[in-house]
Amino acid sequence: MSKIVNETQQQIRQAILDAMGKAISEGALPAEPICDFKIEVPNDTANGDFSSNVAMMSTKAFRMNPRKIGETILENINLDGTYLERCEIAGPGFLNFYLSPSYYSAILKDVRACGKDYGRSSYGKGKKVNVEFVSANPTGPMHMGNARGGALGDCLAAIMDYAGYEVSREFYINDAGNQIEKFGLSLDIRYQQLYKGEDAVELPEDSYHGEDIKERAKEFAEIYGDSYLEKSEDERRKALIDYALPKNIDNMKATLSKYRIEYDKWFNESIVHNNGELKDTIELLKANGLTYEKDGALWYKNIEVQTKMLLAQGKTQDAIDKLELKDDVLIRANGNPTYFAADIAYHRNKLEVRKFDIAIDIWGADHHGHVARMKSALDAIGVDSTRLDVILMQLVRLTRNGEAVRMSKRTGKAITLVDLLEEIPVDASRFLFNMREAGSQMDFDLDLAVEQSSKNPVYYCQYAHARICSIIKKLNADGIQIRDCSDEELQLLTDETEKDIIRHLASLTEEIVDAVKKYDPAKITRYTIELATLFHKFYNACRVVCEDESLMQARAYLCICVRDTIKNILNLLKIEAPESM
RNA sequence: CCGCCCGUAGCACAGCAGGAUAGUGCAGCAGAUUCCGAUUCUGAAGGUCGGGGGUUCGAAUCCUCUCGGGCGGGCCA
Repeated sequence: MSKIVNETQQQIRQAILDAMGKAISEGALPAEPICDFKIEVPNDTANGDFSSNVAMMSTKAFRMNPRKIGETILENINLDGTYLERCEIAGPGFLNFYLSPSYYSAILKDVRACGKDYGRSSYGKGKKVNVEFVSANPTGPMHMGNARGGALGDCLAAIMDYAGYEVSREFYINDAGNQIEKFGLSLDIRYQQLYKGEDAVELPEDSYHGEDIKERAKEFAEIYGDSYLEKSEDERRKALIDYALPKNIDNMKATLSKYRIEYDKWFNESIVHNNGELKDTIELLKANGLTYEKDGALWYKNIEVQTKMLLAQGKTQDAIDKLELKDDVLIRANGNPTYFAADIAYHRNKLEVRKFDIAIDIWGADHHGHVARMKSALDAIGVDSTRLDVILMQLVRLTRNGEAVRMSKRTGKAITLVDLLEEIPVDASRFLFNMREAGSQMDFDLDLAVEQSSKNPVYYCQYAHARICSIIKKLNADGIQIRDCSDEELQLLTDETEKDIIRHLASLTEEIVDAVKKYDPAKITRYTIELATLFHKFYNACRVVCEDESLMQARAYLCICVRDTIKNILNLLKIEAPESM
């Protein structure tokens, strides 16, 4: 919370407590313990700048009606020396507090004093957090879900950094296991088809049918010719994978970089396969007696562990039975570990080996079935599963000309992230994909998204910024020296539109913390739109250039606060804040 | 069948550790520029918060049942 806002809330709380204490000692209120109460910002400023529900909360303890309690507090309250001007009682018994002019000037001074750091806080207390997002399969191109996940993850990481966490962005590369074999097989067949014709060798239904596979095979053929047709299948597939996989990964890096996403760490799944951590993890499960063998495979006792967790959460055995929990395979009958096994080892690596305090994964909602068993497995190896938070993101549905566009990696006809970035400016993509909370389904209208018009909220925000820059330029051009302002001068900003802006500026820090708590960067894009709206309203209601020199300076001061805040937030989200457009 | 997510104005969405008259944008209607950027602003209109029950001073918000949409329940990832 901003320093000033925090101070103000504490002043209110203290004033209420003092008033109640006084009333109790004078016998106006019964000598009962004072119960917990809230201080919040009402939706409608007609109900004050801050309000408290203390009177309603106290009805039971005091056995008095809330209105009477409120009046008693009001009679005893003293607001001298605070940022509050007055207090009123309203409705069922709300105590509504009104800010004094000193509050408004203090907020503006604080915005300027903090500069680029305005909005930062130490809420996260320097905790190490790992945000893993996108983590697309390197076997094919990235799709629109990755576009949303990328914008969401990167911006979440950014606001967490702002809220005082030590953030690391991570991409998990699935470079091992089944899908890599399938990748090799698909490449192999495309390669053979180049020489033998499409009908000679058939591509199985469940392999990768994308155009990119054909391309990689073709590129490979351009380098090595048909020489690998002679070689063994294993050797040929390995060579194809060794060529195509790094190429795909490089492409992903380049594309994400264009999307302004830079990872701190690209983590290869193969690492835990090769460095013994996967084996250690399985040994740990074995040692804890949570595995068994069946049908030649090694199984994890998910039912047992998860039942224990659910019972601890207060679920009944009946309810748990209805879930029809299942055990999961760790090592297949063919000796290969499953994705699940590797994933346990990977999360153990994040939380135990690399000692992150919190791991956040952003997954498509279609993976939600994986969450419970992942957490159960972490508990099973002695890692507190509450340190893992999974954000399930509803998949994006594309529409074009009002019709849904299918996005399947298999058909090879999906609109890729590369396509998207060619069509839509990065600023707009990053902003638009952060307009909705992760959990809500999202229709992405390609026609509208491609449209570079004022309908696009990002332009609306950027325009507000450019407009302010233009005003400042105009003042300078007129030979007006913008200077610092005294508190008294800033207190000339009494228009409702001016006060609205200042109150909104005051809420930034809390807004960011709230967005972090809810893992919802969309709150910040909405905050920015609101700030731009409030500025445009002010612009239409008040003129910066005016007769009163002090008022003009105060308004210029306000403009600079808004300009800098918009720029800070946009830059935080890695979106440009142009000075003209 | 079981589970998770979603259902708020014509459309897209906020609001959800209970609070005051349910908000914002777009579309549509009526207006505003001799003046700092009209990519802007002002106003009116638009609602059984999917539906029924419950909890209480108070429910869009919590519980329960129900209806509709999305997704999942692989020795796939």
